[in-house]
Amino acid sequence: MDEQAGSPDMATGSDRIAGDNIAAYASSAHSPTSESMLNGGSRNRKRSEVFATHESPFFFPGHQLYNVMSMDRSTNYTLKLAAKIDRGFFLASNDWTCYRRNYFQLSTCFYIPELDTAQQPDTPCLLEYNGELVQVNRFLVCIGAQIQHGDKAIELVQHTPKRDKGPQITPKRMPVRAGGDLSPGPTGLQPYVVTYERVQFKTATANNGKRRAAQQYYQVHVDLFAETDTGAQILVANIFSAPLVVRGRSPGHYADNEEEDATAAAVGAGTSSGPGTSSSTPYPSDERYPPASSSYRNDSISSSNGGDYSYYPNYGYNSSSYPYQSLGSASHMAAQDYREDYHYNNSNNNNGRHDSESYPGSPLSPTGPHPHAYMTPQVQHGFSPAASGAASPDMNSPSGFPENGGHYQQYGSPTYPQYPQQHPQDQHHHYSQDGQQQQQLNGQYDSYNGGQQYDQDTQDHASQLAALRIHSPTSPSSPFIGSPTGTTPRRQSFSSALSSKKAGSGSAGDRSSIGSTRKTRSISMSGITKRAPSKTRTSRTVPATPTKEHYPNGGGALGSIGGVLGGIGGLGGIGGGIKGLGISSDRILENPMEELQS
DNA sequence: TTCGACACATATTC
DNA sequence: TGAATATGTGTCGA
Repeated sequence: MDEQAGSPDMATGSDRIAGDNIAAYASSAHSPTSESMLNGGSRNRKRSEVFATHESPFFFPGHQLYNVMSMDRSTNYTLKLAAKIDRGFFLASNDWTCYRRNYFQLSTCFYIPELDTAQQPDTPCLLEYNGELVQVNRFLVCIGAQIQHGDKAIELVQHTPKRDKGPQITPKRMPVRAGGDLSPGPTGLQPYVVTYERVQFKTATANNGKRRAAQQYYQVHVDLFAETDTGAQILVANIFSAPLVVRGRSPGHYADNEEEDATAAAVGAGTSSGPGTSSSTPYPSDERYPPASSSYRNDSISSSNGGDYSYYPNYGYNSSSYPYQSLGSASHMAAQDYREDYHYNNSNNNNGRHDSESYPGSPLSPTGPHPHAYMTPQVQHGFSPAASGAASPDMNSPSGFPENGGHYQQYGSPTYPQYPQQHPQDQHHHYSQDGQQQQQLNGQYDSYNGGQQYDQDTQDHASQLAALRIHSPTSPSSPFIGSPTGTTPRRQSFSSALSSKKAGSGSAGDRSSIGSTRKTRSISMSGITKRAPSKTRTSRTVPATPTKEHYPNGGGALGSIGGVLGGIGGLGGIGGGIKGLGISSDRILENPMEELQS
C-alpha cells in the first residue's frame, strides 16, 4: 500500500470531525458517559472521561472491490469504510498492543460521499458483479482478525459482562446503512454505526514480549458486504488495521520484561519514569519517532485539533504520564479508499509493516514522513443523517443479530463466518484486486448462502441468542437511540501498583497470597483501563481473611455468584441503552432490521 | 508456552 | 453510602 496517505478525500474528511474532540471524546467516548449526557448531563465528569484519550490502532485505507451505483446507474458510489478501535489498545515499544484477556471495542460505519445526507439511504442500489448488475438490498459489516501477512484467521470472541459465566459468540455481520459517522458526537446519536463491544482475541500473537524472536502481528479487518436479491452477501469493501500485538500473559509479565529493556521505556511500567512517561510520549528517544506534540496522530479526530497537544493530555493521576492508554476513548479512524493499486493479498499486502523490528513510522499516524505502510489519510467520515440508528452486536445486544435467519449467514467463522468455524485454516482471504481471486472469494461467500451449513449456523446462533437473552437486558425505553436508561456502565479504571507478596502485602484475595509470594509489580499495564496507583494505598497489606472492607461484595467467589444472580435478576441494570456511538449495544432489538431500516 | 478458569481488586453506577 | 456491576489482572493447572 503506497497510497492514500495524502488522499484528498480522506484528508478533507477530518473537517467533519467535531472540533472539540477531546471534550467530545471525554464526554461520550462510547461509554456510559453518553448516558450521563442523555440524562441531562447531571453527572459530573468522571475519571473515565478525564482519561479519555485519542490514540488507538489506525486503519489503513480501505479497498472497494466492486462498482456500486445508483439504481438508475446515474451515480457511481464510492463505498468508504471507517472504523476505530475504542479501547483496549496501547502503545508498547511502538506496537499497538492489547491483552488477549482484555476487551476492546470497535466501531465501524461506511458512507457514500456521492450521496448527501438527504439522499441517504443508499439502498437499493446496483452492484456490478461478474459483469452483471445485481440489486443490493442492504449492506452488512463484520469484523475479523488475521495474522499479518498470513492467511490464518484469528478468532475474535465477544463476551457478556459475565465473561466466563456468560455465553460468548463471534462477531456477526451486522446490517448497516450508509451515512455513518464515527466522529465523537456528544451522545450516542451517531447513526448507522455498528459497534462491536467486549471483543477479545481468542489467541495471542506469538513471541510477544520476546524481543529476540520475530514478533507476530495480527490485523483486525472490517468487511462490508452487499446483500443481493438472491441473498448472496458479497464482500465489497474492507479495511485493515495497523499491525497489532496481542499479549497473552498478565501485564506484570511484560512489565518486568520492559523494565529490563530500555527500548521499552515508553512502556513506562507506571512506577518508573521512562522516557515515554516523562515526556508524555510513547516514543523512546529514538530519532525515528516524532515528538509527542507533533501531528503524528492516527486519529483524525485528534488531528482536527491541529495535533498541537501532547499525547496524553489527560493523564491526571500521575505526573509520569501513563504510557499505556487508549482508555476507552476514541481512536483511530480510517476510511477505505479506492481500489486501484491496492493489493489485498495477505501474502503481500502491506497493510502493516513487514519488518517486525522496526517501525516504519509512527504507529500513531500514517501521515508525515512515514513509509507508505503506515500512511493513513484523514478520514472523511460519513454523513450524519438526522435520524436513524446504529446497530451494535454487543453480547448484550443481539439487536443486530439476525435472529430469524433471513439472509444472514454469519454464524460461522469469526472473521468470515460464512466459513465453517471449525476450519479457520481454510479461510483464505484473498483480498486481491485480481478479479479471479475475488470472484473465487465471492463465490465462496455466495456458495455459503443457504444450504445446510447456513441452517446449522442459523440454529447455532439462535442458540447463542437464547443464551444471550439470559444475560441481555432489554431496553425498557426507547428501542432506539436516545434512551437514557439501561446503558451499560463503562469503566475506565486504573491498575494500581498492587501489593507485593514479597513485601508481605499480597492481596488477600489472591490465591497465592496465602502460601506463595508475588513479585512486586508496578502499575499493571492494561491498555484498556488503568487502575491508578491508589491514592490511599499504592501497596497495601491485606489480611488473608477477607474483610468487608476488602471485599464489599462478599469477595471473589461469593461476589461472582452474587454478580451472576444479580445479572440475571436485574437485567435492566446491566445494559440496554445508548453507546457513545450508534445505538445501544446492550439491548436486544426484537427486529433489528426493522429498526435499522425505519 | 499458552490458555481457560477462578478469584480478587477496584472503578463506576445505581 | 452501600450494593451491584463491570472489568482488569494475578495465579494455577491443564
